[in-house]
Amino acid sequence: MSDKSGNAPELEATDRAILRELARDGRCSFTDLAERVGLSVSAVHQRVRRLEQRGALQGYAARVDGDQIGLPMTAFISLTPIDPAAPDDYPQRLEHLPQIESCYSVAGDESYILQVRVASPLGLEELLRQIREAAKVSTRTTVVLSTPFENRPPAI
Amino acid sequence: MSDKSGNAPELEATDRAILRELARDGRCSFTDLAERVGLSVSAVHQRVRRLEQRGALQGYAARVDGDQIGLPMTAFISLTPIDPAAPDDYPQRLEHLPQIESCYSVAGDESYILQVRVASPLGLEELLRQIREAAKVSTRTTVVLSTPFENRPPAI
DNA sequence: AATGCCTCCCGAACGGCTTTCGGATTCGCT
DNA sequence: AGCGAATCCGAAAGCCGTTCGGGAGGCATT
Repeated sequence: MSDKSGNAPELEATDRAILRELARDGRCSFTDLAERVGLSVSAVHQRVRRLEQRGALQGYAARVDGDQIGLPMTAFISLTPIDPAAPDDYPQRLEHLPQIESCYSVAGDESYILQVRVASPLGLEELLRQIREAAKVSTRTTVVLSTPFENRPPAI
Repeated sequence: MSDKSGNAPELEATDRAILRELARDGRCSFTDLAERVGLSVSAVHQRVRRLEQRGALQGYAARVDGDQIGLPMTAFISLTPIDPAAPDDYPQRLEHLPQIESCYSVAGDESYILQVRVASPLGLEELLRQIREAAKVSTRTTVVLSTPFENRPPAI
């Protein structure tokens, strides 16, 4: 155990370098990866496997252009429970809606913020109806006009 | 040209299947991919290359656990320009800050919404200072308490 | 109807890559 | 000193990525 804090599972420099590279290029080959972090291929392979089963590497995804798959519209939807005494199971009530990409529980006036992706204003209207019905919440929607940049790799 | 609308570049069913699989598993091998979409390896390879240079496939990224890389805190920051007459170059003024993962231009009271990732409340405070200084904006911050789900693959 | 062009598909082949294994090294602990 | 755990490396086997040539189908022109 090299963890000083005893709470947050810290990571070593080499592991961080691996995560940095894979966050930038998720399809990077093990051979390239090994070269970039200065290790043998088999050592890198072993570390990646460990990072995966440790949960530090949660998966790999292609970034696809929303416009080209017919989902050009993005919005943020803030949720406020109608019945403050209702049990807080909103994520479970909403996860079946595939238009909802992300769900965050937040501090502030509202309880949750959803990030959604739809085909059109009509699609957004229909989604709002489904959200209100499924979760018994009132909603406040902020429509995204453009996305200067998105999902940049974190500075590891 | 199979595009009926003449504006939005629509995609074919096979290409959509490829994008769906790669959005779910960005490191999927071409062999597996070919099997899943019912094509030969070389045909899939050709289509993926075309999707990449067409911009439908914008890249590949590993999803990493923010907690384990020392960035356990997420927040949304809404921006309002201080000088309404100032030129709108906020994204360029902010892109050098690596803590900012995403930047959205939005409709509504505020002009932009940023999604950021920091190590601690002190890190957030310092980032807010940098944002206000770099972009001459006032900020409103919503701290994320937990993330029930995030960045789910879209329903293609 | 035939020709040529374009697009898309496939199979083969080569080189590179992934994955696993055994063994060497280091480090910490008894 | 001796032992165990962790980590590294190199080698080997098989699988995979990448490219190439060629064939099938659609479409327009002749």
